[in-house]
Amino acid sequence: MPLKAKSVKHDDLNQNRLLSSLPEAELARWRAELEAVDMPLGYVIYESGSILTHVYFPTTAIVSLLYVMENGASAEIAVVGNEGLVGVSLFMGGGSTPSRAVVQSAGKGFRLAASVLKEEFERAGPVLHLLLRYTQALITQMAQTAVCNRHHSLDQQLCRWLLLSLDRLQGNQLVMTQELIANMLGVRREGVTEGALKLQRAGLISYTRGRITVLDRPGLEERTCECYAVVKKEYDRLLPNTQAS
Amino acid sequence: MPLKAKSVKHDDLNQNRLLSSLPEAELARWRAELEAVDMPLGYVIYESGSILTHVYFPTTAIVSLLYVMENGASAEIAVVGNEGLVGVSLFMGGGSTPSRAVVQSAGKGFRLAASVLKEEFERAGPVLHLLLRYTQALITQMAQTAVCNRHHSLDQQLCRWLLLSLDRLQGNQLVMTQELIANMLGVRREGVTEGALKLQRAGLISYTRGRITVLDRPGLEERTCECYAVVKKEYDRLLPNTQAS
DNA sequence: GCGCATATGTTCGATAGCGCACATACTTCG
DNA sequence: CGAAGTATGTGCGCTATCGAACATATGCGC
Repeated sequence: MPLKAKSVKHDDLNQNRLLSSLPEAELARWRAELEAVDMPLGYVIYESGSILTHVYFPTTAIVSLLYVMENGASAEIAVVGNEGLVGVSLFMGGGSTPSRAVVQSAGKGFRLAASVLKEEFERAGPVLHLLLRYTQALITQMAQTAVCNRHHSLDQQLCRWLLLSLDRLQGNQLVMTQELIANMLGVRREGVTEGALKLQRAGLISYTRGRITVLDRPGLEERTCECYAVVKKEYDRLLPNTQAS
Repeated sequence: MPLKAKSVKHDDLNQNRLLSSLPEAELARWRAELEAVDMPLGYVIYESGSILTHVYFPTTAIVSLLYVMENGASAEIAVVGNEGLVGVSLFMGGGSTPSRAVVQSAGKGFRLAASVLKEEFERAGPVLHLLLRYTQALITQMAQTAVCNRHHSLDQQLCRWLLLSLDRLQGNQLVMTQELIANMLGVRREGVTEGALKLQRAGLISYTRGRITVLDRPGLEERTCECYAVVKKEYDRLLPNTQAS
């Protein structure tokens, strides 16, 4: 197991918004079971088709759900940060999915064994409803990704991607090469370079070798397509305590 | 209300695979509540953001979930036929979604009032688990749509679309203009014309004015991308009684 | 503080799909 | 039967993105 389990510091749980919005009574049952984990860049949380053993609640990490095609090309389906959880198929019933979950931005999180989650789920209480609402938000993100892939320019999608990532990070800096961004978006690395150059020249971001700093967030929002706002709004609606930056 | 409610013929319920796979005990509670409805071509089951009052179980109809952009362009997110249900946001908790549900192929179905569904859902019994497994299959379809939109050619996507529709129909004929297909795929009508021409010349389909007959299904499967098989396989895995054609 | 691995920048031809304009063909209805 | 409406076919220039090849720059490790 490449992830180091640590003793759980009480306060850390609040760094994940799903955990922090659980009623105290429900959370109490989980406190002893939640395991703090490091989530290093590139770590594969689950592979296409593999049976999940845990769900992960990122706190400072960001995770990409992506599909890898037979020819090796890939495309991001959705991104999960401290607003959510990785592994919805565990409680949705399938236990696996055709996609892969990879840590896109290193950080920490918590994980919970499948059995504990399922047990809680069967109580059909507030936890079930919270997780399902989160899943609906995730569905919206996936749907909008499909739309965006169909209709919007690489430049717009790059802005959307930066904003979605930024919402899930503290600070305004992303540690991320253009090559990796290209993999996520399913485009050429050169395309990302060109897009990033335009944004840098416009003064919206600055970057050097795998380190992107967002200088003008409203500027990015102006350049992106409607997809970003649609997703953001739906997360806010479904998960009211989500006060994303 | 543009849909005609009719008395429910017992046997018809089995035409929807979700309904037909409910345990008899559970179904008994619904039998009096299920309302048979006509679902004419183009009928909008729900609009972006509108609060759902019913879920729909298509029997012979096919429904597209699509997102309509600010500029009027659209893209299909997923398709639902007699294997599933329209309106998962009702039990997922949001009560609405940013997408629209439109009848893509006229037919019939059943609907159930939101209150009845929610009540059943709260029992946390087999119905809940069945609906969630279906939702996971739907998620896979959406994710794969995103991937397909990113990476595959119009020709491949057309084949995928035809196959997905065919799986949800009896017979091998689709009543569907190329213009409508283009709206679903989010491409130009001319593009669909060219794709359809190639398929016709290859002897895989034949068509005249809004009536497409599939002549060589395996041929279509050869031409489509992996996305079709991924989705099909996942539906079969999650909904074992799905014996799609 | 040098060198190497890797990240980013630039160019060029190829191509899929777009937007538009318009030709043709089928079908329904008066 | 003839006209109108709608579905399908075709051509043309345009643009975004691709694929590949290569140039340059940066920063880490020894």
